[in-house]
Amino acid sequence: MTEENQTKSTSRSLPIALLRARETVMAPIRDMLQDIHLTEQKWRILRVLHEVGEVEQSTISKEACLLLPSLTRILRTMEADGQITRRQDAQDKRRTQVQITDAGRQILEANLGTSTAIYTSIEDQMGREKLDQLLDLLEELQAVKI
Amino acid sequence: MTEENQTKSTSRSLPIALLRARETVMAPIRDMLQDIHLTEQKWRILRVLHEVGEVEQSTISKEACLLLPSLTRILRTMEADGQITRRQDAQDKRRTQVQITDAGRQILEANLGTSTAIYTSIEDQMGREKLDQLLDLLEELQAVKI
DNA sequence: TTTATTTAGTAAATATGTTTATTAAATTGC
DNA sequence: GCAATTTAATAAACATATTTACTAAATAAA
Repeated sequence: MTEENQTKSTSRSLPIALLRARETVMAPIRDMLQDIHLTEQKWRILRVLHEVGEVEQSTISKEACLLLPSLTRILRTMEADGQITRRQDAQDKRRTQVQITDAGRQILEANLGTSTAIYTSIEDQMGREKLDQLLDLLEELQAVKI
Repeated sequence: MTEENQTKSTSRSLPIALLRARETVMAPIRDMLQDIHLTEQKWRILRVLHEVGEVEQSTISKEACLLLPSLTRILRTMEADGQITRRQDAQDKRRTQVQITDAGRQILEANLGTSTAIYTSIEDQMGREKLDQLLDLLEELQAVKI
């Protein structure tokens, strides 16, 4: 016992556990996204835009967990690809309002089924209660002030 | 109700919830790491090496959730900075055995206290039971086959 | 007002992420 | 024993992440 490692095992390290769990869930979703030539980040952006409607970039940044500099570049290509539109806010000219296009919505809706199926598969294996419990705990963790 | 959005709210999307929760936990750790000029990835590598001793790169890749090509580059700079050593495996010459150095261990040990304090702060706010429950659920999720 | 500060977004530089291809060594099948 | 396959690691190319710096617009302070 004298040589015992005093560090918390990485499997009980919260950041690493969150990362590993996410890798498990994302692996099949990444497969799906690769088929439709969409990155994980662009998928998150489409989902957020679909959910909240027209919003400024800072809001997307918070909701999709992307820093603004990354978002600037990604939105530039998404606009060129016709998945989103951008317009300057009339009231506050610093702001840029972003909206999903019909084409963007089509991509999203064409693939939500696959996304749901993956979730259902996880639900089948872990059980709905545990999964709900996990989501509750994650929401609670997000709200913690450190 | 006719215009209701049928998509699962992103706050109940498992991948996004995992990402947001991780951002919450990582924010203060990133502050700590910035002070010691260490990236999040290098910190994970040091923790894994400290935990498992001398290992080959593929193992680090799995444990620290880093793809091998990223790992190759990161270990190159960590070796140059004297935080790790690498040597070819005598039995299997394809393998590279990696080990943490005393300097690497010092960096780790000098900062584990801060890392622990952050964890304790989360524990205080969420409660130990809930946090243990969360870690259990995350471990279970990692084991799911999709 | 005029200045100082804050906020939204972009630019640039460097590090890492991700995919595909490649090399070298080990293993398998025959 | 040898060809085919698999495995460990690296290389290269491009996308994203992260930090710092910057611009322009809005707001606060004086």
